[in-house]
Amino acid sequence: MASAAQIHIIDIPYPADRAYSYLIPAPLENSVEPGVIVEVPFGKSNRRMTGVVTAYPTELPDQDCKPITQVFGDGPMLSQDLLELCRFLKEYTLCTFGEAVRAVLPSATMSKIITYYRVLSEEERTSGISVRTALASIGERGQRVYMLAEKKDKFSRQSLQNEVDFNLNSVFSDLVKYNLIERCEEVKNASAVKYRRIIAPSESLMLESRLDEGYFDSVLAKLTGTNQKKILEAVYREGASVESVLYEKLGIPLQSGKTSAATLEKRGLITLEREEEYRNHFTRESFNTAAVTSGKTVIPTLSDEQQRARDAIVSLYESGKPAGALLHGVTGSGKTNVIMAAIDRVLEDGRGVIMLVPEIALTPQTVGVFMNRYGDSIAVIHSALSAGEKFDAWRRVRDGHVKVVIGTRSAIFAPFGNIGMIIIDEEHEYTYKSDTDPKYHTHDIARKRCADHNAVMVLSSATPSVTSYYKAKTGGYTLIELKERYGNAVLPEVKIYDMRGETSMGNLSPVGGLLAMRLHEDRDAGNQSILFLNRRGYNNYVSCRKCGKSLKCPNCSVTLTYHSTGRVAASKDDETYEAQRREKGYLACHMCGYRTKVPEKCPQPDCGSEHFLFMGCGTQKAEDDIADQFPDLRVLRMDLDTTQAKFSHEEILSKFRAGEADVLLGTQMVTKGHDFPRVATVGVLNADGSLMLDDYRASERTFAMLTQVIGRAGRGDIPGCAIIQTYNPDNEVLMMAAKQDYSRFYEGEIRLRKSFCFPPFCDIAVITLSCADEQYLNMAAVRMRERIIERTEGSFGDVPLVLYGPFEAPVYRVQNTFRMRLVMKCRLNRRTREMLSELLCEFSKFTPGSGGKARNFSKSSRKIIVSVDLNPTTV
DNA sequence: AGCACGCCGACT
DNA sequence: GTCGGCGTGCTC
Repeated sequence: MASAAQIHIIDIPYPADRAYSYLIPAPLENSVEPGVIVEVPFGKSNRRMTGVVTAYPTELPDQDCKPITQVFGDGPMLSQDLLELCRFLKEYTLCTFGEAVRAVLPSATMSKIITYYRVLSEEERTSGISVRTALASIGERGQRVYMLAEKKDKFSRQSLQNEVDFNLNSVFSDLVKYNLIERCEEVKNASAVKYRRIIAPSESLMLESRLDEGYFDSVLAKLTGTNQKKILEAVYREGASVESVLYEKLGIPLQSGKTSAATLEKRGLITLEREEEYRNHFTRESFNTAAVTSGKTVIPTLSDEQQRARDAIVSLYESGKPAGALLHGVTGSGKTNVIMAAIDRVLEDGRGVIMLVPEIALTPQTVGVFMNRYGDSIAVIHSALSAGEKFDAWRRVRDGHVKVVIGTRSAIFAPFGNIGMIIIDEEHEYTYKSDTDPKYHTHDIARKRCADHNAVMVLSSATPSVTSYYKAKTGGYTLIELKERYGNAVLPEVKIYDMRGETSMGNLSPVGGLLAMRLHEDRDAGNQSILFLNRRGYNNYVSCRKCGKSLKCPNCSVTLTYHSTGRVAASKDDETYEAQRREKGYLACHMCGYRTKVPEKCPQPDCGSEHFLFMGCGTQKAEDDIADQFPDLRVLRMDLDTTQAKFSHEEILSKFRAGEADVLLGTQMVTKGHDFPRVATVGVLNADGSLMLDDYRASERTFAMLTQVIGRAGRGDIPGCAIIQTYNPDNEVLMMAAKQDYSRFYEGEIRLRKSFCFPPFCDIAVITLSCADEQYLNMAAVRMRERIIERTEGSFGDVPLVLYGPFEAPVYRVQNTFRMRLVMKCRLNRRTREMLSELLCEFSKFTPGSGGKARNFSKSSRKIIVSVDLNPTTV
């Protein structure tokens, strides 16, 4: 009697995403279990699809079931624990089960099925009728499509659809029916596990030769082959080694080596063992930073305050129950040391640790310090690894070779069997929120995993998010504070510098008088400075001198940024300046990547002026201006444009660390977690940028950012100084950041959040609809509002919410797609999610017919894409 | 999503 | 009358 399994299918639209029952044919019974990846036939035409077994065995349903056709891979890819996590992700973020699986598993663990079509040749065709007759019976459109298809080797339905202006649906089924083309499905297998062989002297050989000194030589003398002698001698003297490496060293071709080794093995002189090979995981050599190479494995002693913090975390851990802690410590208070001391305790029990950092490339020394301390038992997981590297790191964790995983947000899914602690470092960073489906918050996943594993979650930050701090204050987490800087370091002196004076005196340089003075003092004293400017490119906008309109991206509703490709020398002469820029630069859209030359004429229909103003200052321009103003300072620039190449972060940072520059100028990247002992002054060139954002979290972000930058100064023995340049010197957030007064900032902020009802006092759900057709989008958005209201007045009367919108998204048009938004203030619980889920299903089949026939919408532009983002972090 | 089914208008 | 286009609905 055959048994059944519950299977979730990958790559299925949201409304169809549920468990399907499949039969298990007897030969596959032993290889099917929950977590296994399988191939199943699906839909009326039995397309081959990839699925995940979520329950097995289960009862046979009444209806007819199709059988599983194949089991992929070797054993389950998802443990029960990770399967449960996928269910959680689906419910929590309103994604499909398959999207959750893709987030949890490295891509290399899943076999893909690629569907394509191809034209059948006369010989391959099985139907009796000839091509000619078949073509004659399928009509003119079918013939046209056949001609197009004939020119191609393989093709997708979509690619042909794009070449003709009529619907291919019926034409395609005819072509298949008449056996003119066929649908092919190719299984692209998951990466095979690589093996290597370890060659070692046999125990008996070693034993005998220990008993009898001449034994080895006599054995060697009996061997005939020179290769055999070479191999045995090397193995005897040097012990075990990787087979292929050994042969290379001895200059023996792989095949003859293997033959010789086989003989040696038969005689019982050596052993050959198969071992899984892991692609170059991070090692001290490959992660070649100053932090690693200079660091000895010295475990720093903890100060009294740090020791108390460590003990507090450890006692939570030792309680054996799930718990959360917020480690709030000023910059430079040695949070990492406290965390590592706590990790040591967890490792004593042999349990796994996940240490999350906001961005691997920016925190090399954290990785370095961990590597020095934990050596080979760590794995580094982040998005810049190749598919193979990710897969291998994942397997090392699953197979128990790793005790500590350090990585970015996706590392939260590390397949540990037993987690003891999860640390989220710099917990306020927005990178912990995923911005693609599933749009999860790393904190929520960490909480869930800690609950499942009886583990402790530690959030760490100098500037905790208001929500996390509120939870700590109200008892959700244990609050642990570090108030002193570690060692000799003291918090830098902070000055707010009013830039209004500079501008009125005609100084257009991005560096004001006070900062200019400090830069030179630092250089003369052999110290260094960091300058922070939160805008890349050269000029952030270019406007017409006549009509005043700025140049916009043709695909998006944002202004274009001017980037220079060569040095633009300062010149008082506007004409020369403008000519230089035309020649040495281009305009770029930071939303879609569109690039163009500066146009000859203003594109406004009734303008056409040939002259433009280049306004606003980005890092590129600041670099040029500083070079003009201070030719004697050596400046390094670090922003998205100078760090495109792999490891270029590393290069810039180590150059600066080695003292090859006086000033490090850059965007966000210069603010995060670096420890440069020689930096005395930190300058914020324009603190106003982020204050203007129209978002309830703007103050929080500004405060965190300024605190981070300020914290870069005075980390060694030199007293530090931070200068914040602004046009709003009276701004409260700036002043509190200058005083490094987190608790006052928090008190003010939480009061505001409460009175205006923002998180943590409510949840926010943002529903975004996007569509290429603007009018159709509008209609759908209005309908969405109606359907929400209908529900809250009817079946979801128990769901309290305040609905805003629809209104245009902050960037209304991106890549020629328009986007409308609705915002809900609500309580995110099961019922609210249920309602959102219903809306997603309803709108996934939203078509013009259901909205009214007032307008004929073009076919391709009709599709409405709905996405729901729960408590988003970015606008 | 992707595919088949089935209902309507334009044609022999 | 029939063909073929396009909307509708289901997927174990």
